[in-house]
Amino acid sequence: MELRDRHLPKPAASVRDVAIRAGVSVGTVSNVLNRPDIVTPTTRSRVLAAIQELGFVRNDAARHLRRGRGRTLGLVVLDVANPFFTDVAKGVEYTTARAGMAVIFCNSDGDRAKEDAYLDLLEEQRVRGVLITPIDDASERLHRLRERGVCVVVLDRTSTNADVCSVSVDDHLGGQLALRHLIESGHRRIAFVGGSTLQQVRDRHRGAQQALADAGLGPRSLQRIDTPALTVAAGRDAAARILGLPRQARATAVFCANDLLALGVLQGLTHRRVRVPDDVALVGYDDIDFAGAAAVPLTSVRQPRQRLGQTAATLLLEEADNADAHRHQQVVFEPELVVRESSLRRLP
Amino acid sequence: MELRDRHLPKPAASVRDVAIRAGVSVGTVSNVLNRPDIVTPTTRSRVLAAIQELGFVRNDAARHLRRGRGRTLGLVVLDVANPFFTDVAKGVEYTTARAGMAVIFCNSDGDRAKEDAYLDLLEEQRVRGVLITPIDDASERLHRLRERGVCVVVLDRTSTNADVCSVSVDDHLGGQLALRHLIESGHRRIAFVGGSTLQQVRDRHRGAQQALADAGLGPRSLQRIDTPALTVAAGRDAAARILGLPRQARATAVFCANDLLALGVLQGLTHRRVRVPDDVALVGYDDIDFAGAAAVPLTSVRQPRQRLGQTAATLLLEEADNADAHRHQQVVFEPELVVRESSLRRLP
DNA sequence: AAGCGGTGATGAAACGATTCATCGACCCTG
DNA sequence: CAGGGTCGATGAATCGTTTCATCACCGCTT
Repeated sequence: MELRDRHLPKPAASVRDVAIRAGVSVGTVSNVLNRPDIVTPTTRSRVLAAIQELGFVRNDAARHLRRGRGRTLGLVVLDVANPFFTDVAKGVEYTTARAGMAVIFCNSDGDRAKEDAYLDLLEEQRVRGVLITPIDDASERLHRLRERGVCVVVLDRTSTNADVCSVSVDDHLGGQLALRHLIESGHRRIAFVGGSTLQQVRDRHRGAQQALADAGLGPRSLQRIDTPALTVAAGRDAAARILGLPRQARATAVFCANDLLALGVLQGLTHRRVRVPDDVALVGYDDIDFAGAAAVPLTSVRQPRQRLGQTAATLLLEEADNADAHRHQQVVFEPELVVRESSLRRLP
Repeated sequence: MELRDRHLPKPAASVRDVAIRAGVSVGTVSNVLNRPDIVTPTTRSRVLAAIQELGFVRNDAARHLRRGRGRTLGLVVLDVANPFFTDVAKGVEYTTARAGMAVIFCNSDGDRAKEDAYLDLLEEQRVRGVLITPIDDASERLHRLRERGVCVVVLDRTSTNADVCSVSVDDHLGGQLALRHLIESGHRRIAFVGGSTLQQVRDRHRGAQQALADAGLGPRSLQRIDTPALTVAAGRDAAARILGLPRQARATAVFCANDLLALGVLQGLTHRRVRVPDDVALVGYDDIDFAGAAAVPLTSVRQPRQRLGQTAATLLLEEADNADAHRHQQVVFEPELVVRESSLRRLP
């Protein structure tokens, strides 16, 4: 018998069933659920008892349909495997959990098509809002979303148009901090490792150039090494390319657009018996938890990752709850340089 | 004017609007959406044109309500910030994305109350299924879920009752592999670092004890260091406790229940000028990407993380699509020892 | 020409909750 | 005691989609 029954889940109880059981109307059951204060304690407890007995669980789909708004929001990130986004996600989760919201998790993987597909999905789900680190300036797509009443907050990127909230960290400043540090340590030939498609990376690069200019150094002092992705593997490849140059022209310091790249570069250099920081100084970006635990503890530019997520989620919930009172804002946090061993040794 | 309009999203078009515009019935529109082949090419294109013009996006809440099943599933993990789960999540995402499913991401944070709250949420959302790494043996809760028709797949843990799928890695074997390696390297006083609540950790510990017994060594050779969590910070504390013992009684090797702990222990030891592996050998678990990039590259027990997620998601989708034909199974992968520098030096 | 099968389109019913206008009961007061 | 006011409960209408029984129509056969 239990073999037969296994896949015959008894149909879930509805408000109607609860109402009948408690001897009240469906409206009253709904009131108990949503505005318990306006219903008499006696009836309320009767209804609650019925709910208990029937194991009633309210159907959010129906609720959503009727009310016109649901309890979910979307989070679209570039790469789940990147601890930076993991920490941001943790901040988002922290905030949404206490608001009783559900987060639909989307990993665009840096792929435009996947991003599009996920945005379509989120639109069909009629999510309350979307937190997104867009691949490129997707302002047109995002605008379309907003037109349909979906709130949008741009994450880790300052939005170009002012009619959408964004929460980011000043990448330009971060790049400056890193380069300034290396310049002060005496380096004059520096490599910048990173892809060129992401706004964040471009800004860090520009910041680096700025620091160079401020120090009265020409742009030739910074050689750019383009990578296809911001991963450990891409970093290892980059190391090979850096070492491909003759020792004279070779950079004495490397600034990576993120820590994963830096860890990869570190591995690549070490593997070829190039010492860090003695032969080459290294600076990463993000200051992920593992930066300090690396083979050579990594100097890095720290970003308030969890705070980023929390702030973004708070802004989104705020807008979703009360769109009219909401003023869009561009929050920009300041990064901070954390100096560790990988950049410590000064040149002679 | 644009200032006024900002928050007046025109009400989304419904199938009804599309039907009117295309001059057909709502049923036909639905057919175009769901079974395009049974409708005449002429009408179909008329409907599609109307959809285009109105910017119609189907409302999944209504769809869900009517069909009785939605397109979302829940993923409940112990800790987002742990790269192990991140990779598992990536595997899940990979599989669900191609099935057009949405994943609601839940971080239980090792907190029973949060886990419960999330399971309630998922139940209200009427998710199609739940992938979960339960905190303890939540078989009763999971059973309740299943009774309501929600599929469940247990992740990274072999389920105790056979009426639910599970996908895990043989932790007992993993523990054995690690200890066998240390024993073969000559170690006789070994510390096991890890909490005692998680099944996974207990299994790894038992495996370690087993290896000891197999080698004819007494259980006293393995001293257990309990930690409140499986994080880098907890690892640092554990290092202090290990070093608290007099040198005679101090372990010469440490086996950590996961890599985060191991990285923490590594930092703690290094910070106190204890060398790895010369003074103390170290073995971690999970072989996260950063294990190889650590200050001292970490010997670790590798698990097929992404595969874990993919398999679990596949199983879940299979069961969700066709519960009757589905046979529950307990998939158990085999772990693999990856030897790196942290355990290399043999004792004299 | 009547009958028949088949193809496509139709439109009302359902899904399960919330909302809101309405109603009944009850209390208080003049 | 009539009447006004309050409070709580009611139940029908509604959200947007899918489903399904029904129907109209066309072409073919007998």
